[in-house]
Amino acid sequence: MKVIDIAKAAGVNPDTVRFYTREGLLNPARNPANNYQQFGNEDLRRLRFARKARQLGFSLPEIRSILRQADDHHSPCPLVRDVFENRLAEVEREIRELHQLRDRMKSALSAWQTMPDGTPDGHTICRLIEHWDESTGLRD
Amino acid sequence: MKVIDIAKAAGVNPDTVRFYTREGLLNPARNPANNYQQFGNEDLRRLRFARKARQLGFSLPEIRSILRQADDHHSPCPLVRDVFENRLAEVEREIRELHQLRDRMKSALSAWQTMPDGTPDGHTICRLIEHWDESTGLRD
DNA sequence: CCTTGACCTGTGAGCAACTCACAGGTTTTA
DNA sequence: TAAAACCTGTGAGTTGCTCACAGGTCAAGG
Repeated sequence: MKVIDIAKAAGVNPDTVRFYTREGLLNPARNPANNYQQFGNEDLRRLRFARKARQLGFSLPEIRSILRQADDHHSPCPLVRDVFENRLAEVEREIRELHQLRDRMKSALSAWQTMPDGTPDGHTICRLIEHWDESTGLRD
Repeated sequence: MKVIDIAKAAGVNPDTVRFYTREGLLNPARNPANNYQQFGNEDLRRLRFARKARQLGFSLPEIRSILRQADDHHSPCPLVRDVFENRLAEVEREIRELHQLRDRMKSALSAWQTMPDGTPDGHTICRLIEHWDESTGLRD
């Protein structure tokens, strides 16, 4: 498989494949004749794994160390579990924040919906934004 | 107010203030004596507005045009409402995705919790990740 | 046989929204 | 008066790609 083939197979941009290769997530063999990269099924598995781990919020360095550990025939489990648990906590925090956000946006929008479009006093929404976190203390 | 004062008042990094200034969100007066920036209460309001809008997911260019429109004595409302509604839809999509994500992470973790730490078959979690989206079709 | 187009290679830059570092000037404080 | 803390503008680093570029390679059509 060449770059474009593995990219298609995994549904990613060929440049992402090249990027992952230079980042050390993928280690394709080389065709000595033309120096082209040659990917096998193992590389495809790695690539798919990497993409799914990305969807879960793992960083590239994290994914790289997981893959490296697996390459060294170590179980990446303790490492993964650690990162995984941290990530889960983060996801839950994000969910909580987004929920608050949505609720406030919705109430702002419905307060606003009652007004005609080009209201002369057009600063209502801006005031809504300005006073945004006086009800709930959202901080980053 | 100097940079550090307004930064403290708004609870942000002074570099963020400088950054917003060069991005045209803030237009401080200048002290001709020493060329220092001088921020007033209006700047503080703008900065706070910008930060809250950022928390809501508005981009800097969006915030800039809202602020510009307000400066020109136009109601930024139609513009804001538009961006606002788009943003709300996006937030709701993010929430849905994060919910799915969390549920899958939790079930993976609990399936995993039953195993001892250094399980010889250490690839379980990796397999979980590999087969991640076969249950729910999550795609970016 | 040769040209065209699609691919390959590595490298460098651009995106967002900061954050930090640097070098030189100014003001405050001890 | 000297040191610490601030100011200035600018440039670079961050993350995870994505795109652009210049030159090399290869398969197919005329």
